[in-house]
Amino acid sequence: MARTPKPVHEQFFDRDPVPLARALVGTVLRRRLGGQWLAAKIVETEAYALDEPASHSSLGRTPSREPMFAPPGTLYLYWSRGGPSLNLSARGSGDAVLIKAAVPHVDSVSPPQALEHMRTLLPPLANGPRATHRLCSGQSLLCRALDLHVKEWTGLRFDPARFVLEDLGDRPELVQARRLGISAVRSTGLPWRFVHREHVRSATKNPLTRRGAAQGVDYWMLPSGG
DNA sequence: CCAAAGATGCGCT
DNA sequence: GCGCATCTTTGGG
Repeated sequence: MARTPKPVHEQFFDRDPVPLARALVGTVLRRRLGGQWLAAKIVETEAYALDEPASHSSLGRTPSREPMFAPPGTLYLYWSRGGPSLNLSARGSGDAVLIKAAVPHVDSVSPPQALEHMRTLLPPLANGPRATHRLCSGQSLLCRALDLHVKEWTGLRFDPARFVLEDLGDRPELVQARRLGISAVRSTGLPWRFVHREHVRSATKNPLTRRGAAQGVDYWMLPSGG
């Protein structure tokens, strides 16, 4: 008998963006679709704050960015470079966490069939089937694998009936690094990216194996539990 | 118009 | 497994 997902308490989201980004790594997103619970464990996040040029909120308060200013735990989805991205608003108005990568999660609630459903939601690759550990290894891949669309979801909150965040007790060691994909003029160089140590190969880019990457310079190890 | 918090295929190591 | 070119789609200037 499959149990029902147990969502985190609302208060989980009431943290500053960096602590929230750290706390989210290791938690599980579940999305009810077609009678099954699709599931993905978050393995990579990035924090963004209102007062730094890298954040969308710093570009101004427009209708599409309004969810970044909404109460903690509000979903902010945007479209960029041909794909959607999922963020959660944090404690400070204009602060948020970008969910950058995840790995499919299988258990009694989300059986292997749900994982295969996720695979079908992604466009086929030229060379053979998509590796399971790369099913959600990017912010747009994750949205597609969970069938999250910008227009339908942005501005909403988690919903116990169809989209939940669950804490299954994973308290991983984290790799901290600089955020990715930010243009030079808007970059602050802040190391506000957090990757699950055991799932670095499922991150957007592996922070440990980049050419010349050095501990204490390009990345930092954060012990389990913070 | 076009930069943007991206993804893929391909050539190389 | 990495770097780079190429393709992506759209909100907002």
